[in-house]
Amino acid sequence: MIKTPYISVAVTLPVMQSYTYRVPDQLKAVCSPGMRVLVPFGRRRVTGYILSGQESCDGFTAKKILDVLDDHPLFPESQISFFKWISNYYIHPLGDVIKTALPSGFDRHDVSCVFVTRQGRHSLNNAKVTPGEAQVLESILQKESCTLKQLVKNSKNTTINALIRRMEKNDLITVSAVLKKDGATIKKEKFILCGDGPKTALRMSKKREKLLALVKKKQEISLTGLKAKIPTAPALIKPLAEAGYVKIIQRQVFRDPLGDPVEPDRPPELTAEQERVVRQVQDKSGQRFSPYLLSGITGSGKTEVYMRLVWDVIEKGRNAIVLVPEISLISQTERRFRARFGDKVAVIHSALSKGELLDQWRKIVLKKVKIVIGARSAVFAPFENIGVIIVDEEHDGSYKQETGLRYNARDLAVVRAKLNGCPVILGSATPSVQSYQNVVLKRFEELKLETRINRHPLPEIILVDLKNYKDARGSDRIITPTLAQAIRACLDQGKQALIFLNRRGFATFPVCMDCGKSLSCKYCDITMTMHKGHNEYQCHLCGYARSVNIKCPECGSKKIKLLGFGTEKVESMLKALFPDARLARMDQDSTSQKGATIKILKSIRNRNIDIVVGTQMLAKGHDFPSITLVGVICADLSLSLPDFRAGERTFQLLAQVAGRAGRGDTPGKVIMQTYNPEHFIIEASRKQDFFEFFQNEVPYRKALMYPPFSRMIQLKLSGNSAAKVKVYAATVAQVLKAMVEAQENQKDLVQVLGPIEASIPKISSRFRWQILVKSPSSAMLNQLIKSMMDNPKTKPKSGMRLIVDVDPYSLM
DNA sequence: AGCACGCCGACT
DNA sequence: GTCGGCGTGCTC
Repeated sequence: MIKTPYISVAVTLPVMQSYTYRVPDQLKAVCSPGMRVLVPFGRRRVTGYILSGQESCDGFTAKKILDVLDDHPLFPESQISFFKWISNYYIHPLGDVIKTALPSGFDRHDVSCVFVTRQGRHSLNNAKVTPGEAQVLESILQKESCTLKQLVKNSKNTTINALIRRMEKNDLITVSAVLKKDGATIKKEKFILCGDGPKTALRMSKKREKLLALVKKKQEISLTGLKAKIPTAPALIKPLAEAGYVKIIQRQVFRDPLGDPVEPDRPPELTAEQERVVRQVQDKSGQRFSPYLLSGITGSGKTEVYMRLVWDVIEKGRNAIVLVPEISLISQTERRFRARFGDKVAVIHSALSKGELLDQWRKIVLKKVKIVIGARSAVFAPFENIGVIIVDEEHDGSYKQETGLRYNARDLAVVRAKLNGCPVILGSATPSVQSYQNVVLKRFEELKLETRINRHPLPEIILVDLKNYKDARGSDRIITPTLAQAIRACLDQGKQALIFLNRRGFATFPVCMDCGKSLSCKYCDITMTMHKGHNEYQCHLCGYARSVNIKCPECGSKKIKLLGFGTEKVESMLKALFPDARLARMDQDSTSQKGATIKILKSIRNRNIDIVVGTQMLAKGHDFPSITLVGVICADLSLSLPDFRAGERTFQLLAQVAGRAGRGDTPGKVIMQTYNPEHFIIEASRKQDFFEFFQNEVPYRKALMYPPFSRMIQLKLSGNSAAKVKVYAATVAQVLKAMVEAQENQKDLVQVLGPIEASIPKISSRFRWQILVKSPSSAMLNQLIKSMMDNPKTKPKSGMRLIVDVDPYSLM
């Protein structure tokens, strides 16, 4: 309900301000903050979100809104301040922030579409058009609707714009604005009920009788449910309905993303330690903002603590948000929450279809659930009255979104808790350096879980120095005798082994024997990877593929040597070494088909697999009780990346992988092969000692003024001309440096580094440069970048792109 | 984003 | 001479 004559609206366009519109009296009653409106903007119509009512429109003649697109707000009014905070902090248009937060499919805007006129059709049929015109007409007719953008993009004609204009003038085509809505709508399904009795008698076939009996038994059944029993039901139902035997009604259904049903469970008795942690939060926080870092070793029962806190919160009539990392499957944590809380839980997740996502969202807005569990976007869940926010595995990189609005859900969870006045719990066995530093600085309170619930010892971790096998023959260089023996022993005991290598494919470094050049992608600056399964070389960045039979593009030689190895190669080596073992591989290649992941995971759990080889998707979040051996083929792959967090990520990954061993009753064993056994990261991983890692990492971060000892904003500049991007990057950097110089108070507090060429200088035919801005003051950084973007010199022109990444996770 | 307005090069 | 390219600015 709006009482004022005007409203403030955030439009879904890349503009930083919001705009004022007039609301006609008859629409005031149906308008509320959080609803979408269709508004005229320039000469088009776009979606906007109502932010608030407004008394006046100083200085402008406000346009009238065209329509209200919702009958219920999509998010509570209280969430708008959160959106505004995000917009300001990440320097991102408010309308787009809201659009990112909402499930996709809510946006509507005008799109220019091209149509063939009657005369155009006639001229085409009678060959009265030029070949160029014919091509345009045909490509429009090919599709149901053709947008102007598509047409221009798909055409190879360089003067396509002129041609279109001419054709429009000659009345062969028309271009007009069509209001486009994308994606999902509320799902309504047909339900079949018993009819009021037949008006006309129909002859009863066997099938008809069976159908009627079913409907009668169930009273009410969905058409899909019916179809499962009687495949021809849709055809059968129509005459029956017309004759009055049954009734068909439409009703909204909530699509259920949770394929597997979960057995309900009962809360177990908490251990004394868990009890203490739960108390600690309950006693202190109440309705106040209070951030915690829960550091608990694997198997110490973090999830049970979360569930107890959530239970407590919903008892009090408040809501809870639980964030889990984005992984290939519905995670263990998610299943356990559903087992405990049943239909009080909504799930938000990238694996959901657009429609399923929309339904989950509506469940939250309509207050049908109390708990949301999901990946990073769940931090936007439209709850009011939040009682607790939990971030599980808070160190996980997947909380950072790397496209569009580049937010970090873990950081936003803390912000949201602050705005809502509630506790926030970040949990991890291997906390991020940042979060732990917050404990050191007493910004976060630390909660500790130090004993494993089942008292199983941590796995024994053995390092194998790969330098000793440099000259070894055959597979010994990759699967060292120590590892091979351990696998053999594991198989002989009838246990399972997990072999981890964070690189997929067969050969990762194909080199021409004659000219010495490596085979690289046409569009990106990386070498291609050979995939035996597909019989081709692939580029892992842009997807470009070439046949294995190609000749060297540099010299035409046919002799290409396959150096470097990935999971596919390791799999084939294991096959040769252990012909009796049942093998599976889990990486992007083997799981790309729908349902493949579940199939592999199930066969591991059912022990139909003896050895599983995989990338990090295997390392995260899964619980395989009968895996007793974990082999890490090369522990330092991610260590040498040019990125200040490379060490942190490696430590976390190795700790995670090692944690897969010995989750059942038999103690686990981990063999880690490495070229740097003496490196502190590897050493800390071996001891599973977070604190040792942290102590060693901190001085290095401090010395180089990397987070958490500074804040950073990274500017990513790209374009399709190498020379132009270079010049553009230099210009932007120069503007920044000049601004810092000019501001007395910034001189010593802000550092502008670069521009430098990105570590991968070209991806998908775009040349990449970057600038890094560091400062201890986040506010100062934010201000600097904002005023830089006000300078017309830094506006990206033809073909250039400028991306602002606040708190970048990876600098590559 | 997308559209109008305004300024320069290659064609009827 | 103009048509149509692209850079610039604005949209309540």
